[in-house]
Amino acid sequence: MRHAERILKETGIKVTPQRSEILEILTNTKSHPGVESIYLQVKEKFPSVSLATVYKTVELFARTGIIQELCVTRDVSRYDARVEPHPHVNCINCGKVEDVEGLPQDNNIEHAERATGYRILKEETMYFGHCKDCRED
Amino acid sequence: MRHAERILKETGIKVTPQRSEILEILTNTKSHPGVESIYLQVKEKFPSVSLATVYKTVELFARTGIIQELCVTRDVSRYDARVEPHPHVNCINCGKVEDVEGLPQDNNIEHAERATGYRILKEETMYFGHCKDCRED
DNA sequence: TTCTCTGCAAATCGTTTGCATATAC
DNA sequence: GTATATGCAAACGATTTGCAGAGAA
Repeated sequence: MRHAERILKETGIKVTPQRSEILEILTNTKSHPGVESIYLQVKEKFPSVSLATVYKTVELFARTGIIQELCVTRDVSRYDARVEPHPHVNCINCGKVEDVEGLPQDNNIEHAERATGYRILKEETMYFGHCKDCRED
Repeated sequence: MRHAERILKETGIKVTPQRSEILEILTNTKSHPGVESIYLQVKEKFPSVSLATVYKTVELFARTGIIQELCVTRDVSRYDARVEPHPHVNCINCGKVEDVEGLPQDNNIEHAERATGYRILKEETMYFGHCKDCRED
């Protein structure tokens, strides 16, 4: 049984081939793909898959916490199967999203809770700039 | 001359009543409003203002750096006239966005640049949780 | 068998665009 | 006077929804 399938079972989500495939794709990439990109990849194995299914699936996965949704720009959401908190970088030229390795998300949640009165559940840090390929210096 | 008008002149942006009003609104609020909310407020003084003008204006302001765009959820962008880096909290129940006071944005830009090879221009940290009114504990 | 998921197409909604008119400088 | 901004309506594109048929348990 595939890794993804086991996670779905453990989470109590009904297993379907499309769901396994989507989770498998997200688990095996570091590219933080958006829905369109996931859709195109699923399509290679399941040519009749619909965009709506991909939308419903990533929404379900994000809601149950097995993936996280990253809000990068207003036009597209990106998804990440690495759910432990970690910062990201986004290239404002080519749109790429990558993990920042070796930089623990600074844990200021308690401080932020005290300062705001919120009950805080998660933190997300995004760095914006130009990637190696898009830098001009 | 109003505060907003002076900033527009200094930035080299042509001054119009709508632009002054929009910048004035953003300068005088801590609510990090979205376009729809700004539009409704401008409409009180300029009933014939159009949504398109508000969109064009906040895009211009963000591009020239006199305001910043916050990516909170996939559905709406929010705008902030406080442009120096500072973290935000978002209530995942009511959607409110607030500043986190007294918590300097931890400056890991150099580290992130080294770890990723990016030339980083800005950093944004968002905490997600439930605000005072939406907490249930 | 029963309940849920999938795929399709249409609907939605935030945002953008083209263009004629009005306005800032 | 000239270049640019406004307001309108139509276009766009990502996402959501409703529903009939298919598939998982």
